[in-house]
Amino acid sequence: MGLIHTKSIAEQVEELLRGRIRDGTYAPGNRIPSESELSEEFGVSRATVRTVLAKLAVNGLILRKQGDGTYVNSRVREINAHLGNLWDFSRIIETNGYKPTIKSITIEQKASTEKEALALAIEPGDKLLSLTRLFYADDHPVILANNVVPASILQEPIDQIDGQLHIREILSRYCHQNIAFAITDICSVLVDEDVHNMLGKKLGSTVLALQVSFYSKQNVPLALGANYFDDEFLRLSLVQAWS
Amino acid sequence: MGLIHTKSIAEQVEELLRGRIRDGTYAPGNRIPSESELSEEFGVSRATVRTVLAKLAVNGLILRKQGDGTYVNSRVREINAHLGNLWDFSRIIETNGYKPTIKSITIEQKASTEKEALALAIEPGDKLLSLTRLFYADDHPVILANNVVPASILQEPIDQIDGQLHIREILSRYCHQNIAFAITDICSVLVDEDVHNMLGKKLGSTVLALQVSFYSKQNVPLALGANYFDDEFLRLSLVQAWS
DNA sequence: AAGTGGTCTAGACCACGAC
DNA sequence: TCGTGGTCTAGACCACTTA
Repeated sequence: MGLIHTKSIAEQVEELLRGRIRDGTYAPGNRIPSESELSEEFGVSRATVRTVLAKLAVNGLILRKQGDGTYVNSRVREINAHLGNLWDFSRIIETNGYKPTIKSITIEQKASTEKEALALAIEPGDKLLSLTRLFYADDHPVILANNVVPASILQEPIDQIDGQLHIREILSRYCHQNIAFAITDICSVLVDEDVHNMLGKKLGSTVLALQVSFYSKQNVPLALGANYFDDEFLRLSLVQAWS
Repeated sequence: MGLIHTKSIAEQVEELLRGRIRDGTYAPGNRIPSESELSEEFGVSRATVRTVLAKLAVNGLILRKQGDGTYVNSRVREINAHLGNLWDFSRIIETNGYKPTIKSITIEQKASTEKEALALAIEPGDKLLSLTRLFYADDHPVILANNVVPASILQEPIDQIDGQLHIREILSRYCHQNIAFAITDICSVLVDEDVHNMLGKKLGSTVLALQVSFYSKQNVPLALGANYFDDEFLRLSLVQAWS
């Protein structure tokens, strides 16, 4: 069943380079070997090296200077979320300097509200799988996360579900669906009763709400996320970089 | 002085394709011509077409399906911010369905605070150029934006500055500097006196604060932004797409 | 002048989906 | 089986920075 997916050459090169940046072989602010040197070292074409470097540049890890060379961004360590990692809360907690843990609060079936039905293109009242989880940063609750998935696409019994998994994994393992893209709405909201109870934030203070819709390649809505983020405790930062 | 920068073939192809998506020649949900057809039509190599399509895919405009074809994302119209694009408030207002206008409030010199000095790697008290602007959506004030730039990099007299320009343009025209990357912190904040006065939001309600640092390729901090965003009126939505 | 990244080409082969 | 996108190569030439 599980496909053996041999990693592409480009993916392997990317992992090598990311590793060298992470462990300081290529230190912040320093210049890394030229494209030709890298392509020779790895025994791949320069074009392949370039596709990898282009990706790292968009992620803000490296800065490329024509006629000069490629440098490791000296602010790598401050960078915690490129847009692509915006939904990986464990990583965000980690790069803020804490140890992330996930506590599964509820895994249950419920009927969809009108709003949810509209967003998921189903009928109001249709069954949903609802997952509620709490992310901790070193024993301090920081993110309250709820995800809902139409029960109709669920291929496994509900008690089989592992509450520690990323929604991407849940869709892939239990629904045989892959996320092609996601749209996130970012809002600021006042702390309500639920958030007060779970995150321990005072009523009247604020949190960030990240409302996410996940879609398949066929443009079918697969899942929704409603995430409340304690932005006093954790920094949510995005990097935007060019060429 | 202004360099004549002939656009690269890839950039021209990208503009053509973006145009066709925008004007509906390639309609949402429809399939677009294959890579070979496009490369033949434009008289460029397939590799060039592919670099452009890869960029559009990362931005969520198109969805690629191996063995099938490339489709326009049927939700293109909901998308207002992509990977690798700086916040463009006018565009966000536009895609929310309003006509954007910018009102320049103040353009002045001021002394830097300690916080600003730290972020800009200058001395506290050093002179800054400070721009405060208000973005309207159809005559409704929605974003209060402040930008500061060290006066030391300013190459033109302050009264020459066009208060309608994007910070990117201001840095490029008046400071001969280009932004290589930006780091944005996103927080939710309670409405204070200033925001209350400018955006007309009730005290005790919330707004989004987008705090941006802009850097050059040399990792030099070029400017700071502090933006207060009325997220009850405008939707801030981000797209992320995978391969 | 030498070396770097930036652009582009022409062509090969593979993996996958639809027919 | 055929056409699509996915991967990769080898090589050419350009634009730019640095010395």
